[in-house]
Amino acid sequence: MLDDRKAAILRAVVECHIRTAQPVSSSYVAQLPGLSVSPATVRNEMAVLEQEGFLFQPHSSAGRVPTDKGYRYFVDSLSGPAPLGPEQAELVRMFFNRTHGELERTLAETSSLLSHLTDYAAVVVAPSAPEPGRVRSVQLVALSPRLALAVAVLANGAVERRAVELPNDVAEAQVEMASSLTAAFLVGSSLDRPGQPAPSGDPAVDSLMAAALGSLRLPEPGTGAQAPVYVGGAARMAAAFDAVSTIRTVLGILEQQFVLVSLLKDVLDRGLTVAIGTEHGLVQLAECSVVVAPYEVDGQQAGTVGVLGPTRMHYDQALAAVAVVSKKLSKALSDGEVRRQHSDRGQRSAV
Amino acid sequence: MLDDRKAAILRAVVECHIRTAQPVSSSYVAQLPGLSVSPATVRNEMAVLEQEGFLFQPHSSAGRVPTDKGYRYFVDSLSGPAPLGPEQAELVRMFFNRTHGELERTLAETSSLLSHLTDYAAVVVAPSAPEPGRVRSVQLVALSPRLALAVAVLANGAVERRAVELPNDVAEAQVEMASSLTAAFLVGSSLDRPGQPAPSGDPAVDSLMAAALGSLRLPEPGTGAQAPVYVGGAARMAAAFDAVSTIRTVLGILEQQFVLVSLLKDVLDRGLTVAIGTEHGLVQLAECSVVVAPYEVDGQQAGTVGVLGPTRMHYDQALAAVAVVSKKLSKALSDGEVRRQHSDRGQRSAV
DNA sequence: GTCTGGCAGTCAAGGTTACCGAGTGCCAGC
DNA sequence: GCTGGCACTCGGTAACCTTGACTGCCAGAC
Repeated sequence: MLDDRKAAILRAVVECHIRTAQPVSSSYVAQLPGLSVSPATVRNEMAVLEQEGFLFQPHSSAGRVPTDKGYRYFVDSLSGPAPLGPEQAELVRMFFNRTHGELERTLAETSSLLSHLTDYAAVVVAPSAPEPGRVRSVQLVALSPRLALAVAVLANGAVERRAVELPNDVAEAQVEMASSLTAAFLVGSSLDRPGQPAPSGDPAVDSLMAAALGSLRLPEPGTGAQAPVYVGGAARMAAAFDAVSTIRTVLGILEQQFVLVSLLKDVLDRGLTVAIGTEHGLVQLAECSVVVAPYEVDGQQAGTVGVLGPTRMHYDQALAAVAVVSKKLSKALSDGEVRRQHSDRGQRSAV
Repeated sequence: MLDDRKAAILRAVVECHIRTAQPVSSSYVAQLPGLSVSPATVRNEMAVLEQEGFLFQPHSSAGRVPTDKGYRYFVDSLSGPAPLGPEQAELVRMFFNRTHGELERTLAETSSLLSHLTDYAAVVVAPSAPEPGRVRSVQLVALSPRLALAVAVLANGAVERRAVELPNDVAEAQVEMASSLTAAFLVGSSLDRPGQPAPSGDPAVDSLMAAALGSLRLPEPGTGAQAPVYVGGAARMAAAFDAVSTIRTVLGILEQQFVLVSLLKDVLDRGLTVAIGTEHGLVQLAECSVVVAPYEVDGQQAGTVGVLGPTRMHYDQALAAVAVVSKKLSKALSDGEVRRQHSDRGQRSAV
C-alpha cells in the first residue's frame, strides 16, 4: 500500500507525535538516521501521505500529525508488542505471585495493575455467565417462618444462594424433607437439570421443592444481566489530555459500566485488538484508543481486559501490557488461585 | 463573634461566590436587598472581615473571596439543610422504592444517586465488621480429594464459605461425620462460639472439625481488613474545577480507597458533618470540602455516605442530600430490602 | 525521473503597549 | 457612623509587531 520510504516517514511521524504530542516537521524526519533524504523530499512524501489521508496538517505552516488512518497503518505494521520493561515485568510477576482470594478484589486490583503498567486507564470486565458446574451439595435452610434459603455448593467451590418464600403452614420437618429430596435430585448433576424430583406424597413438600429448584435455576437477580466492570487509573487517563472538557467526557464514559462493557465487547467481536479514535462507535471517545484482550478461565473465554488512552498512546507498550496481563490473569483464574466468591455458577475448576 | 451586618455581608459574599466562582465586589453586596448601606460601608466592613481572616483578596483591585474560615462560619450559621427540590425528592423516592437485592450493587448505585443529587462526587463506605448472626446451618462439602468447603448459613441469610484442606487419607464418610458434628456444635449459636465439639473418637474427624471451625471463625481473608468504598460521579467533580492538575489530584485521591475511608472516618470521628478545605488533614484536597453522614443498620452505625466537592459547594443542598440518603439507606438496609450477598457475618435481620 | 537547495509565503506564538473597567482605600463632609 | 467622591491599582483584552518554524513550489543537478 505504501512504499518503504512513505511507510518509514509515516512511522517516524507517528512515533515522534506519540512522544511529543506536537506536529512533526519534515526536517525532523529528514534528520533521522536511517532515512537519508533532504527535508524537501520528506515534504513531498508527506504531501502525498496527507492526500491519501494518513497525515493531517493543523494549519498550513505547521508540521504533520497522524490521522486515525495513519495510526491504524502504524499499528498494523507493528512487529508485535514490545517486550515489557524489567521493572514492569517485575511488577506483573509480584502481583500475580501474591494473587489469591476473592475474584472481585483480584479483578479490581488487576485493573489497577494494568493502569500502572501503561499509565492509562484500565478496564477489566468480570467473567460473564459462566456455565454451571456440578452440584456437590444442596440444602434448604429455614430462616424464619416465612422464608427459607436454598444453598447449593458447586464442584468448583461456587456457592449459589436463593431466597425461597414459604407458604404459611409449612413445618420444619417438611422443609427438611424437601431439602434432602432436592439434594437427592440435584447432587451430582447440574443446577439446571431438567425435570422434577419424584413426588414425595406431600403436596406442600413438592411445591416447596419446585420453588427451590426454580429459583436455583434462575440466575441471581440483578447480577446476571451485566458483568461488573472494574476501572483503574482514571486519574492517569486524565493526565493524558489537557482539555478539561475532554477529561470530563471520558470520565463520564468510564463511569457508565454498560457503555464500557459493550464498547469492549464490540471491539473484540469485530476481531480487533486495537480500536483507534472513531473506529469504535463512540463519538465521545474520538480522541481515545482502546487496546483489548480477552482472558480465559479453564480454556474458555471469560472476560476482557483493556486499556483506554489517548489516540497517541504507546501502542506497543499497551499491547504488551494487555497481552501479559490477560495471559497471567487467565492462568491465575484457571489455576484456582483466585476463588469466585458467590452466585456465579462458575465454571472454575476446584478451588 | 460577628455583628449582624458583618455576618450578613459574609453570608452574601459566600453565597455569591458559590454561585459565580468569582470574587465578590462591595457594590454587588451593597445593592442586595435587605442590606441598605452604601458600597463604601460594605468595603469598610469587608476590610475588617479580611483582617479577621474570613475573607481574602486575590489582588488589590479585586473583590473578596471567602477563606476556609469564612465558609466555616457560613456553614455553622446555616439554619440547617435546605429541603430537597421536588425532582430530587422524587428521584430519591423512586430510587429507594425499587431498591432490592444485593448490598454491593445497592451501595454502588447509592453513590451514583447521591452524586446525581448534588452534582459532586459521592462516596459510600460499606458497612464494616458487622457482628455475627446465629448459625442456621453448617455443612462440610468435599470438593476434591484434597479440598472441602465449609459452608455456614446465618440467620440473616448471609452465607459464609471457607476452604478447608483435607489430609490425604480422609474418607467421604469421615467428612460427612465431621459435617454433622460441626453442625450440631454450631447451629443455633454464633460462628465464633468458643470451645470445641465433643471428641468423636476418630482423630481424623476431630482434626477436620477443628480446621473447619477455625476457618469459619476467621473473617474472609482479604475482605475483612477494609470496608469497600463506592465512588460515584467522579466526572461531575471534575466539572467543578478548571485546573487540570487539580482534577488529576482529586481523582487520584478518589481512587485510593484506603485514603478515602480514613478521610471520612476522621471527619466523622471528630464529630463533624462538614469538613472544609484543609480542616481534614489532606493537603491534596485543600480545594475540596466533604459532607458526610453515617448510616445505620438495625440501629447500629454501619457505614458512611459522603459528598466531595469544591470548597465553594452548595453546602445546604449537599447537607440535605447526604442527610436524606443516609436516612433512607439506613431504612432500606434495616428493613431487609437489601440483602447481603456473602461472607459478612451480617448483623442484618432476616431477609 | 528523482532528488535537492533555495526562496517566498503562511501562520501560530510570544512579547509589548495601551487602554479599559472593575474594584479598592482613603478622606472629607454630612 | 455613614456616605459620596476621588485617586489608585491591577487584571484582562485587544492591537500590533516580531520571530521562527514550517510548508509549497520551482529550477537545476544527478
